[in-house]
Amino acid sequence: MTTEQAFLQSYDASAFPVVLVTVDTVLFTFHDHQIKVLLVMRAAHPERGKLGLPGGFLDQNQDNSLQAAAVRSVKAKAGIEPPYLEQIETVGSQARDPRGWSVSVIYSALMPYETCCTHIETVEGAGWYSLKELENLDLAFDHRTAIHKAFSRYQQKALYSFVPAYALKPPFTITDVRKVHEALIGKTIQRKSFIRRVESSQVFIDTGDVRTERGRPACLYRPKQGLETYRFVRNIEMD
Amino acid sequence: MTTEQAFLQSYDASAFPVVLVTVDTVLFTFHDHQIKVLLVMRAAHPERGKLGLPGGFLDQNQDNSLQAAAVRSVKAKAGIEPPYLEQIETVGSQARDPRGWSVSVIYSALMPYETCCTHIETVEGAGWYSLKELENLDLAFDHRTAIHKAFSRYQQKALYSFVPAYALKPPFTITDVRKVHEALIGKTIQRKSFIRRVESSQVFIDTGDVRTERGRPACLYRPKQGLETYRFVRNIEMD
DNA sequence: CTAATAGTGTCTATTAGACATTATTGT
DNA sequence: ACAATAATGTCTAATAGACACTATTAG
Repeated sequence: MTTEQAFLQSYDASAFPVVLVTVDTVLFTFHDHQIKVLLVMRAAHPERGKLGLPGGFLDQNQDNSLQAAAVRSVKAKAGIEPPYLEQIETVGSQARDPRGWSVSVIYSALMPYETCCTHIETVEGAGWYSLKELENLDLAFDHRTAIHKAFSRYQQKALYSFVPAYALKPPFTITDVRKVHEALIGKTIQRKSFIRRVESSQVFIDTGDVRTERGRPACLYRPKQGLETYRFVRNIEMD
Repeated sequence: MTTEQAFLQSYDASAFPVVLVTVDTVLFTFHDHQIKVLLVMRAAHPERGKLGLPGGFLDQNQDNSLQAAAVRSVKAKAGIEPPYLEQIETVGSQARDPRGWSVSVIYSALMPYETCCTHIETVEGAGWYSLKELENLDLAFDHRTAIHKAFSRYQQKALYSFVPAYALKPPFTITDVRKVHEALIGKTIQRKSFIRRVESSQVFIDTGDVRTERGRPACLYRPKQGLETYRFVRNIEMD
């Protein structure tokens, strides 16, 4: 029987087999009527030259948390600072990385295209790809699976929340938000129904400004605090 | 420029700082009108003597996946084989374990009390604790947080699915299922409304048998394949 | 004016909640 | 008969979807 202190002094973590811990991030945006995902060209082995998610190894010296690691690696690989992150899932197996038993924590976020398109252009091989284009691409590791998992998470959220509005740069119109929802769930939504949801939710503030493109000017809104926790009392129906 | 093969041959994973990877499981059941969680007494340092979640280190020799590690460690620590598992979240930081940077993948499941109560009794210090009891207990690491996270996940699921039925041993009555939902969301649900949900969902099979306790006999049901993916068209309302 | 898009009015079908009523058992 | 619980009948309020209608801009 040893004390906890004695136990910890004699504890040698390096005696354990190494598990590689990586953090990968699926960043989505909405541009050109489509949901797009951010991919970067892998500069180093393994899977060098393939497109993959921005991410990398956990750095014990720099990262105080998994989320911090995700933010750091996205910034390093794509020059972007994600506005928020949510965890999607963690995958791990002997087989998924040739370097050994590997665990990858997948994060995801939606972000406005405008706030990042210029940064992206400065990073070699980084870019936004629509999910359609993505089908014909050979992605690194199991990143395609991760993307699909993250996408279906947001697809679900589009049915019961206004979280998809995070893909837009405020201020935006109700139609803008509706278009993002439509792109996610793959069907059109009645304008009137959508407006009713916006009004009863009270998670958007009418800025008082309008934006005119073609036709009648549209009211501009900003998201309120609490948008991410709001849930529709009745979901959008998916037949 | 090296080839991928040459890169992998010279790659030494053990040169990286070790990250401790553990898998912890939050098992819930329904007994005595309450939701209860399975805790085990920690036999080794650190946090020795405290109650905590069944779990343990990933074992690269035994575990082919994270979920396999969860199943194995629950079996080892509590003598129970969980019927299924779903991932709740992954936590990781420098601070949460005194042995070093540690990552813990949290799994959770609901299971029938009947199929496990006898096994539990044979394991020293393992037992089911109601969430009420749990408030006054000192739990290991950040396990209390993990339990609350898993609980609120199932609380949400109780509002939009029949997943809580997994806490019951088939065959069960509609009232049994309703009681589990009520325990999770903390309010009573109209019997008629609940029965309507059951009927329209078509995820339960009427066995034709009945069970009599006090009063009119109740029809017995079994879950169908697909119960876990079914979603209510309209959620149970939480005021 | 017309085309285009934003926003409203309003009808209808659906359905959750509420609660009364009937059904079936044990004592 | 009575208590207890299961199951059904039915009314009502809320609301999503549908779609017609009005409003406001550009050209």
